[in-house]
Amino acid sequence: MNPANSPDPERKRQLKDTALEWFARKGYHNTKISDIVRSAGVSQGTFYWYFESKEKMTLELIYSGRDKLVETIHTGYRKEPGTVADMELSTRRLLSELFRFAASERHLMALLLIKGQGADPAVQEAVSQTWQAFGQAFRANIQRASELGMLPESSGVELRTLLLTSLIEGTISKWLFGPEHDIDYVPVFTAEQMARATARFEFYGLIGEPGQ
Amino acid sequence: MNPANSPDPERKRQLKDTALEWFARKGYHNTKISDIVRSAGVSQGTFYWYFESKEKMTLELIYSGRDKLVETIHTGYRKEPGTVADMELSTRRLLSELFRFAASERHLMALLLIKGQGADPAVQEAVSQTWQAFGQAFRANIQRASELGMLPESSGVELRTLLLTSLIEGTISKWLFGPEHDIDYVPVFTAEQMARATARFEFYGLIGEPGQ
DNA sequence: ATTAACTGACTGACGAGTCAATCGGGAAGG
DNA sequence: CCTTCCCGATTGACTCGTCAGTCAGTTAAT
Repeated sequence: MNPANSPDPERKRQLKDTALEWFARKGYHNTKISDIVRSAGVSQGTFYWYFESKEKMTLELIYSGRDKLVETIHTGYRKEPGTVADMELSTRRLLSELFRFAASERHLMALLLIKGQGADPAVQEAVSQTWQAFGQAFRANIQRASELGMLPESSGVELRTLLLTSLIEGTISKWLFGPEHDIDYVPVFTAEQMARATARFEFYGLIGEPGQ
Repeated sequence: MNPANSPDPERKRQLKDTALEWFARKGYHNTKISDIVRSAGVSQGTFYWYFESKEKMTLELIYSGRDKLVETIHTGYRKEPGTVADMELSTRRLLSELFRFAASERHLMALLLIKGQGADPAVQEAVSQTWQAFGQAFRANIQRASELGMLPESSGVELRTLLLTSLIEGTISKWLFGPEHDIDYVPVFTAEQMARATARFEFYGLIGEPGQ
């Protein structure tokens, strides 16, 4: 019945994509295997031919998502000591990369940011690990800037990292999904607008820098 | 068996408190009624004498929590037009209030910030509503400051509110529960330290204001 | 005697995971 | 070219544990 005799990994990808959408929409526990396979147009047995269990499949989903996320951050990174303005520009580039990635993977982001909690312990753990990896990347950046004497001494690296990652995670979440975490919410700002505003806020706060 | 003949609402409160702790620890779906009643030292039937269902009880929990949260914000509010420095001070007071409230209600905050997602739709909805009410309060503040011409025009009220509430929600979450959402995490900063650092970041960003 | 408060064994639904049976296409053999 | 066999892929009805919710009965205070 298949026009091209579909080999194998295509089906697997399809099941994963379908599952990710259901998870993003309904959450992990509220998504049944029967939902996934019905959407994908296969039988329940097929799911278990491709995956050992619901949990294992979800872990695959999260691990590959984490890798893509971390890779995006590292891609967006350019170390340029320079001035504060340089740092802001550099950060804006990174954030732009990040926001665009998030928009292109909104189901993944929904799972990681919102719906991953309340799942099985192993899944929760994987989600936590992902955000730790995320925080790591930003801590390194702040550490460097701090050592170069570009930031005042008023608060430590830990505290700054906490503030910064809070800002970024929350911003992605609210930008993509709106105040009520609606998966069908349509963002009102572009990734570039968000990157610019967020970088500006990160460095200068609500007041903004005097010039410009 | 009870030393003082407990009337009624004491037991109810006890069940709610026990449930809240379980929810904060394990999440909604991973907490069984049997867990709650075992911890509380009563039988399963008793639970259903006090509450109509697991979901209804959780809604009670969240609604009363939302009310307390919103009340805390309004208590902390003092409208003082004045200068930017006045605004920062005012914000610091509000945040101080808020952080102290969060610390005193960490189980509630865990449910609202982390574990509430992935629960039944009605529970999710209640959690969302809570954060909308939260955002509302801050939007009003920014609106006022904006109209008084205290903030530059660089970004709109919506965007600023998004950035600010992201910062605050995330900060509370990471401060109370650490990077991996550990309910037993012990905060390393005091509420006052957090309020000061957060208010400072809110107004001046990572760079900090020139003076001080 | 009445009733609020409580008990705990039971039920019924639900949903993850299983498994014996089937399908289809390609290689082997005649 | 047809038949046979094999095996990866697929099916869906079934099992089986789990857990929210029930209920007939007990306790103790007024």
